[in-house]
Amino acid sequence: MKASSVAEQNMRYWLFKSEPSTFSIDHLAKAARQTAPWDGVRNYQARNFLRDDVNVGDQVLFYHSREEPLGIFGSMRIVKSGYADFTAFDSRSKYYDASSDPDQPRWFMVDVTLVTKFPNPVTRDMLKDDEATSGMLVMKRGMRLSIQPVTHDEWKAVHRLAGISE
DNA sequence: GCCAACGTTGGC
DNA sequence: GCCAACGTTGGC
Repeated sequence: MKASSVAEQNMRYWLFKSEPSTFSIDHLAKAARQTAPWDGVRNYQARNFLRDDVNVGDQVLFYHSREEPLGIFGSMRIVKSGYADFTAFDSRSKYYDASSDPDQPRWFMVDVTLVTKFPNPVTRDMLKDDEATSGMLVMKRGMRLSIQPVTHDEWKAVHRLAGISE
């Protein structure tokens, strides 16, 4: 079995949320090599995903929260798996956490690279109106988790709604 | 800007 | 170990 097909078998799909005023898909598009660390996650369930489950090659939907229009603006790929979130050690960072010990880091991040910025965002309203996406975790009431697993069917449906083939 | 839902903290 | 108080998230 070829290594590439092993990777594909194990590849997972995710949705990462961000407030665009803090970090938007355009910030990522303008970053060097269109690659950036996904930092500042300070929730244990999301941390566990980043530390234990998100792997190089995994595909990620980029979701803008809080500011209209809400929705998915494109996709990313993981290029570096979980490592210590250095912003936790920086007292000038808004993500500083004095209780995170560099020798035993509490918070983790991954590196992402831009794959596609959708020609038009797949808005929350579109996700709500489509049978294949209305049940996504991100659509559930009270769901605040910023790192969420996505099924392959949901991944495909989002790309169909975006009007692009994967 | 409001506020429901949620996660975390800390007194007991 | 419970749970009230608090701070944050994020849709509306």
